[in-house]
Amino acid sequence: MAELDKFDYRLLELLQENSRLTGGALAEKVGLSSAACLRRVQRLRETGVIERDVAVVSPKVFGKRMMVIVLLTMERDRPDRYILMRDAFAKMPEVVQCHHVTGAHDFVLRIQVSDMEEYSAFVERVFHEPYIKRYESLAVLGSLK
Amino acid sequence: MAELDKFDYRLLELLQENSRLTGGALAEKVGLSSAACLRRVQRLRETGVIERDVAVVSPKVFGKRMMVIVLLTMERDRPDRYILMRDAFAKMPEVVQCHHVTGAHDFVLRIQVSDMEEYSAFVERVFHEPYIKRYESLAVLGSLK
DNA sequence: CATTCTTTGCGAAAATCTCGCAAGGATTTG
DNA sequence: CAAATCCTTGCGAGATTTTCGCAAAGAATG
Repeated sequence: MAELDKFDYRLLELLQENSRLTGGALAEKVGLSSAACLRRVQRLRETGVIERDVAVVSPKVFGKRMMVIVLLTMERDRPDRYILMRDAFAKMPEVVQCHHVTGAHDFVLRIQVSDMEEYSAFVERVFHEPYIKRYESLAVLGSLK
Repeated sequence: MAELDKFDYRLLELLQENSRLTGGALAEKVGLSSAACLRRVQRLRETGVIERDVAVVSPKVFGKRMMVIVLLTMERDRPDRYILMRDAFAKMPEVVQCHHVTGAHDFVLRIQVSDMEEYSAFVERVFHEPYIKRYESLAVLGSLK
């Protein structure tokens, strides 16, 4: 994609907040015509600047009321495990986010479950493996964004 | 909101993946008419089951290529600081996520910046405060989801 | 089994998006 | 510096999508 100008940035900013804004609403806020806005947004999507559009569903409704952040440390002797782990995490519905990080830990996971029982079972199933050296669970009390 | 049935769950599932599916496309996938699907989706939005719709913008294109996870520990003598901190974080564009957690740390932040220089400046500005006892920065090498 | 409440599909009307076109700027080229 | 080229704009028509009223089909209630 070519360069993005200030109009594009403004559009991205707005759509990141609310992707359902209509061409008219965008036009009003950025100072272009509706058609121009929509054309630009279309282009942003085609070129991959906007990767996708998603609905944010309240976790409560889904019954997943408990969130835990896990700091995971693996044994250092098997670096190939990293990719396997990553792929395994990708498939687990409880894992809503997975970051491979530098430093004392290897992964930071964000886990979403119904209750402590479910979390407990998850830990048992996933973390009690020989190549996992240590894991630290941080229960989330509240979140922003 | 009343109870959600299997149609609602299916719709949520689909819209979480792609919120731009049209009524017709939804209809085809869930086996209801276009109007029925749209009515249900409308209701899911009104009742807050769908909290919002957002465009996912490629961080690279946005020039925010660096992601850092920060484990933050505050001094224990001022619990009221928590709320202030939280609100402060909410306003910072670098902070894309903020979780208040139990355990040794108080907050887990996800920070998105352009480069090390910007991160460095952010740390200087935000974390070098007397009520912040310790912070640990984990640079993100790669992520899922 | 009648009543009431809810949800459906249909179809018309409203809103929104897409696209071709001519015009206005910006950039390049000679 | 002007001509040529390229890019983006606003407009407006046409296509697509969403909203909404309505009658009917299902469920739930008593």
